[in-house]
Amino acid sequence: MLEKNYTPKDIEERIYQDWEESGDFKPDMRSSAEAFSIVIPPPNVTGYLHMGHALDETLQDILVRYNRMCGKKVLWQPGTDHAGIATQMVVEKNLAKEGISRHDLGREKFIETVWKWKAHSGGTICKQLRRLGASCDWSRERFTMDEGLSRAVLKIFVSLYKDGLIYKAKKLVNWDPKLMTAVSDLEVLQKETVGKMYYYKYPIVGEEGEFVRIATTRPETMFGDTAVAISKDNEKLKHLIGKKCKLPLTDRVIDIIADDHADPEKGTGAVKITPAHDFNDFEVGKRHNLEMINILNEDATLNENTPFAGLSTTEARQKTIEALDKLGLMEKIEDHPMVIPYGERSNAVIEPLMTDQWFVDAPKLAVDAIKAVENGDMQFVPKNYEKTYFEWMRNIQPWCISRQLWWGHQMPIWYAPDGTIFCEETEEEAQKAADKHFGKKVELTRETDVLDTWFSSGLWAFSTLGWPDQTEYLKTFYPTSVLVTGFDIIFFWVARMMMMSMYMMKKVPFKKCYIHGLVRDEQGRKMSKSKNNTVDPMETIEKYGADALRFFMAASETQGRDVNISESRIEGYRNFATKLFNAARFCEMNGCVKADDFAPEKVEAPLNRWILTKADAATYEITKNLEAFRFSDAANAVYQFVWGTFCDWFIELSKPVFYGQDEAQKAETRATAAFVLDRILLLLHPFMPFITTEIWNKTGKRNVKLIHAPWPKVEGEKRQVEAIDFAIDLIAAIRSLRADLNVPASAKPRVLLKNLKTDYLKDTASMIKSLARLENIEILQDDAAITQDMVQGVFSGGVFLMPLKGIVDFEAERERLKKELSQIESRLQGYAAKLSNDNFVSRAPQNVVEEEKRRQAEALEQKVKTTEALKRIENL
RNA sequence: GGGUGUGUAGCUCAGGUGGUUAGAGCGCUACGUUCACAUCGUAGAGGUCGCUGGUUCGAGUCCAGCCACACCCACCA
Repeated sequence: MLEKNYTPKDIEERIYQDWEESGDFKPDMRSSAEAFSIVIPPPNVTGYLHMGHALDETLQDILVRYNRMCGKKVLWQPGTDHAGIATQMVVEKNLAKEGISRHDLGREKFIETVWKWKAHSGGTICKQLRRLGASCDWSRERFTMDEGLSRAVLKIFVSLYKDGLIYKAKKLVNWDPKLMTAVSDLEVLQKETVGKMYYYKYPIVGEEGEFVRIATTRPETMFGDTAVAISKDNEKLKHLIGKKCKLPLTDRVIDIIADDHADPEKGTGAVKITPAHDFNDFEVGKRHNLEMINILNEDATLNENTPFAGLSTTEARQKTIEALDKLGLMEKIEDHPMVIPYGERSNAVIEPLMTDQWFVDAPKLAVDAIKAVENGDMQFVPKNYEKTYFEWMRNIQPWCISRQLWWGHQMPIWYAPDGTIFCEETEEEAQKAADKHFGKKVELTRETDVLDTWFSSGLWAFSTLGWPDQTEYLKTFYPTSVLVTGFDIIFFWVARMMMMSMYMMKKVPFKKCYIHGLVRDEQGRKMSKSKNNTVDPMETIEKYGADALRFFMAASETQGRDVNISESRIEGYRNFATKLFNAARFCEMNGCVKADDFAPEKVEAPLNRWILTKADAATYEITKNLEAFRFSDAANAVYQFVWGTFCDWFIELSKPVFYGQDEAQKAETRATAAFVLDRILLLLHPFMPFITTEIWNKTGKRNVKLIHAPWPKVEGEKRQVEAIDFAIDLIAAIRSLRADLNVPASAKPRVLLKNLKTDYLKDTASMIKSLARLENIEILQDDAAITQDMVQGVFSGGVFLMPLKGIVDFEAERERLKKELSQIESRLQGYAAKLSNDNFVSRAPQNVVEEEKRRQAEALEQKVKTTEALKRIENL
């Protein structure tokens, strides 16, 4: 028995618990069925569910549940990410509240504290995923820092190192002075600002009064200048090439060199070269073998290579300008639009800094990763994202993987006292290798850097399945079937997974990659805490239920586009759930219980045959769209079938049957209703798993749980459905006419059908009478019976007449008919224009022409009828 | 500078291969206490499909140009 009211919260929590406790999310490993697998994009272990997750996980759960019902062996592999920088920052912030820094604690104690924090807050997001209904196999939950995954990290690191694909280099890297670590290119955000361009000059050595003029946005870096560059094509300035200039405020003299990096059109045409603090200058420096002078400390204050040691860059900039001005070398300062790099996590200004770092040879790894997409082993959905992927992969730079953090996978690198590097999976092995190398016992020290978080996430598709062990799960579920993620993560994660997997497994990590957009606010703006326009999915679920939120996500997901969150739409889908719930109650109250021996093909009543046909059409539509990842089309098809077809028409049309006397027909209709309701529960389950399960469990005995029930296969049989479509069209036409003429709801007029070409009325008269609120409906036997007060309406099956004397205002009816006539007239003009066009008639396909002629004939007929009707009531 | 998208009803958006009178939800208007549901029902109003050309018998759909807007990548001394 269903409850009187639909209360999502009670239903959803209870049902999820049952699924998880019963092991319903676990694949049946004994089955020989085809495998289907998804690895979850691991959320930050200490994070909270946001709408982006809600979208991502909903889509995955729909695919997982659909494929599970299709009988496949399904694994949805869950887990979380240690999120190096993000997590370390949170913990450091907490410590700061107590006035402690991580350095006070020391590395070991600090890491202990992070683990404690993880234990404390780490379960939240997984609980939230459960609340959403995600049917992951939680018994297999993994964490990027757990023992197994760490082993995978070590193994692949050593392998890459020994293959020469990981190397150490002193290079200019993006340095985050707040976090005091290197970060990758992807972790740097370029922000537009209006800065200043400073113009000043360096005196030429040996030529009194001669200068080379410089333009720069960062005058304080001049202490790191080791040359000035001018293009050899710069007619105005090329005479300076080869000369030397004095670097003011220092005792250094630097060369003026020829380099095409200096664009004659830009700035002054002469560029100060600071190889240790600018990526372009670094390249110039390499070309000309320039000295690289580092002028910054790790916290971005100036160092002792400058006169302003200890000052911040902004303070030093001011001092530098003042000092240059005093020397009479400043020329001017102009406003200048520019882009400044910021750390995506710390929001600190990123400084290019010369440091020792570790790199992955991404350009080499990209080769196979590109090939796998080119040859279709991995397909993006929608396809156009492969362009983004190729674009990036073909221009990929070495990937800086070392981070000067404490929270993360410490690199398996050991140094001998003389600096020789040993890379092994364990300290013992490294020691052994070192001892062998030196022929004696040496003391090793371990590299303190940890790996970029995305290094371990890059292994996620196979490390979670047990690799490096050749587990049953790895064999069964790798490569995974599809990865579902946002476009913002293609470079960070999708590309890295492709590279790591192709390198280690020689197979793609997933056969398809479904890319969705961002979740935005109702007006399409990006959600952010500062704009205060974020919507908390947990609050939404609390208010409307997880089913409503899920359905919203599915219905809004059109390939490639962003999703705008809309409370009114979510509310609408909650209403949809309520509607279904009440429809189920209607069935229940009318004794519609599932009959095991029900055979759809033996059904006789036109209404029942009709709804079965519609159910098959909907099944086909939904299945087709799910297979093609067309989530919104699938969701809309099920919505339309449930509300627009089953509730609005089938249930309404079944009422005269249930309230009537024909017991045989009642029995058949009950069985049909139960069958179709079951079909609805099956089709809707991937989208709304909770309410469908609740109804499934409480309406009749079942020999299978809904979550494992077989997805309906559509048979080809075409049933006769025209009689019901005829009735629906007629009912709608009568209702429309009644509304136009203000026929009171209580009035029960008669209806006469004219020129009826079919005998559909025999089966449908009682339902038409009931739904159109008529006293009677019959076929007009003789035109002589037409009275003046008969108002005429048209519908697809012909013409009907309704005597309305004393009920309506005939002036309104005359107006209506005139309007209708003019509409018919304009349609006729359209048809005539087309059909009199020789080009159309001769070139358009025959069936299109025929169809046009048919419509013309139909409209002509309507014109005649309508004119007659108007004439008839002319004087009333 | 390179790339990718978007512009359709008051709002948010659907409209795989060109072909009925361009759709949905919300909102709006009128009516409705029919015993599944007012978290509902019935009916309705509302659109020069960004602009201009082109291809075609036929263009929201294909092509070109333009105008807006969004995002991504690179760079700007």
